[in-house]
Amino acid sequence: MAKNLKELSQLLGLSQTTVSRALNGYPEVSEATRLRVKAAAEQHNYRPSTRARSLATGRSMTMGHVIPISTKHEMMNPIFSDFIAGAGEAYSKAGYDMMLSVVPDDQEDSAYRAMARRQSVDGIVVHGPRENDSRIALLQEIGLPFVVHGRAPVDVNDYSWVDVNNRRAFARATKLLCDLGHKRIAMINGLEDMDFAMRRRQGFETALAQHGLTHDPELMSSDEMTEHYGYEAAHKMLAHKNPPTAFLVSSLIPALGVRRAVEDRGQRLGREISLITHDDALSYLGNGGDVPMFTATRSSVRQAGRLAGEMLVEMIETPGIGPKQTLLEAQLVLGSSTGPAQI
Amino acid sequence: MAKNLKELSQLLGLSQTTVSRALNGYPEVSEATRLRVKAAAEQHNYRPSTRARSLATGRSMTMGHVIPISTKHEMMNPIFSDFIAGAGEAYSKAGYDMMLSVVPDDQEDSAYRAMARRQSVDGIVVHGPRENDSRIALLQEIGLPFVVHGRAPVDVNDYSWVDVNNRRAFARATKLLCDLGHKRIAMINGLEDMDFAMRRRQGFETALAQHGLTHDPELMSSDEMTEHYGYEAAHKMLAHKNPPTAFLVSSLIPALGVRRAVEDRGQRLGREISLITHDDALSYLGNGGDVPMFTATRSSVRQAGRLAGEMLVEMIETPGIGPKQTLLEAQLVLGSSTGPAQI
DNA sequence: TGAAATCACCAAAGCGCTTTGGAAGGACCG
DNA sequence: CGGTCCTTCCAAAGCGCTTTGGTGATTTCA
Repeated sequence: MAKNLKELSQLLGLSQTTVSRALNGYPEVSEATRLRVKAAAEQHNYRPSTRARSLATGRSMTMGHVIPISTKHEMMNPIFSDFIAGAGEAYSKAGYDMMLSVVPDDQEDSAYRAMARRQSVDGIVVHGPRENDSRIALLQEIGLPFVVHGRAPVDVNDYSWVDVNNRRAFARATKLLCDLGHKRIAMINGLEDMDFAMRRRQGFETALAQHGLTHDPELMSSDEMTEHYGYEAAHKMLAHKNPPTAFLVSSLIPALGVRRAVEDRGQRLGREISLITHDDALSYLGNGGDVPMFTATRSSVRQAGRLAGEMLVEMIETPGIGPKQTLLEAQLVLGSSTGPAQI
Repeated sequence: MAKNLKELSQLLGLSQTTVSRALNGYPEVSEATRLRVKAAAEQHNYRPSTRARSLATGRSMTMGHVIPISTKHEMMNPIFSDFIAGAGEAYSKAGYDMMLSVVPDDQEDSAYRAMARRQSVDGIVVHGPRENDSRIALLQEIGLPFVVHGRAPVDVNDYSWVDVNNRRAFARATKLLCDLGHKRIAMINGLEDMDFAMRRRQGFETALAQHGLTHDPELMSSDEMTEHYGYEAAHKMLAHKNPPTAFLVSSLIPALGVRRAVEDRGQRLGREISLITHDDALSYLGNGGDVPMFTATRSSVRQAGRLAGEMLVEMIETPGIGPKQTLLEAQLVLGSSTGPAQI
């Protein structure tokens, strides 16, 4: 049990320099001593102290994630755990740790500032960009490498991001519903100041327009994406004098609520009512099987996490590299929740 | 923009010692200079480097969470995000950071070892204890403070934990079903090498026995708690020659699957079939409303996270304190998924 | 064979903070 | 008035690592 470099080097009768170099793979050490050192380190279960190392190198080998928690509903975004799993994978492969801050969404700015000033992280992942998001400008000003999961609407080439082509995905989904003969299509969206929700709405509306349809504000709803919200919104719309025959939903969780509302009325998905939802392919909420329960635009958020993590590592380890962008295309997978419109 | 203590102290014409002491509230500084120092620190936006500080103090002011990811299904436990939210709250209140490791569940041991040796955390939270969990002994041996979310079956007073009284909760739920006249009760449980699943099963079986019933192995199922699993398991059981009239489910997510299976057969919860589920009160999956969708044993996992976080902080900051335990009682809340057994 | 190049190692500085062990100066006291 | 005791500050050591700038010893080459 050698506690530190000093002890280990004394044990070996070598200097700290040599031991450190041997362990870190520098060439100024003979192969014989390198082997000897490595064996001793192994045997005495020596692990260098991360904090001493990072103080010496100036790098913390840690990536930061600031998780905003909605002050409105105290809600955690459920996609977050899968995203983290993906990013964590990328980090551990590259030898980085992951630091989390759970912060009320009105205090995010100061959380980033603190992380940067205290030098506790080498890079940051930004979650849930909003319509006019000050965080991106802030991070650019601070000069800390970062990757955004999603995009903000402006200056999209000035920073790095990983995003799904939400516009295209929802346009395709809308087109499918139109092709099936649906004319009254409702949209159950996320909070509309979120960038992804805006883009989905745009995709929805342009596709409607291309089919000569206009959207009815009464069939458009947006809120935080809980099961309960899906239920309530659908319930209200279905009770409408001129109810929708199809739903476009922003996440599997409210889609389950919509499903419940539909069945409460004695109707069935894929028959009287059609539904397409976005599916983040969360591990615990699989929309799988031979014929999935929901027709869905599917894009794995875990893979997005992995890509974002890898991108951040690359940005940090390749100096002078410019911002990078990755746009993922969602699959449109057919399930049993869609069918021809019934007149 | 003073980058470090040295610069700041030069700016003030004081020694680093004095500035450090002023900032950290030591008494050897006059109130006048303390104010002057604090103002200057504020003005120059000075933040001490965490890594330098922790190297000097020997404390990292960071708590570690090792999140096991199922190698079997690549699944993240969905309760994890809410738990983290609660723990994170406790940490930031006490000035701690949170470090996450997402690790395949067959490599957890080495993850703990590494965290401890590299001195990157002051304490650890253990998630998802299993029947014969080696991690507890390991952490006791290492001597790193830790709190378990849940318990392992043995030596329960030798370490700290926060847990729900799963046995009691499921016994109460079973009793309710029996009182409603149900005699064929199925259990859709989590993986049975998880401690919580074992306890729930025990509660179920003893309550059955108290009502003169024995459990039928065909009505007992256990796996990772996905929606799909709930659907499949219920589907199979309902097709049984002697099907159950009630389900006891270990989580809201598979309960949604059970619900789907029931409705696929044209039956309805609360009528032909009754269901009671455990409800972790996840923020995005609320089982709320005036009359909840499901009758449930409810216990907020977020609160458990907060309590575990607070407990860990206390263990670290109060030297010589012994292990602590908190046992939470679940509420049994009535929803619309239960009704009298139909003959 | 002597100078240059290469090899294999080491001493010591430094990363930015905390903390120990004083020291100067004024107040207090007999 | 000399000694003691606070008060208020400081110089310097140390946390455990990396890295700079060497130094002898050996090999290479003209």
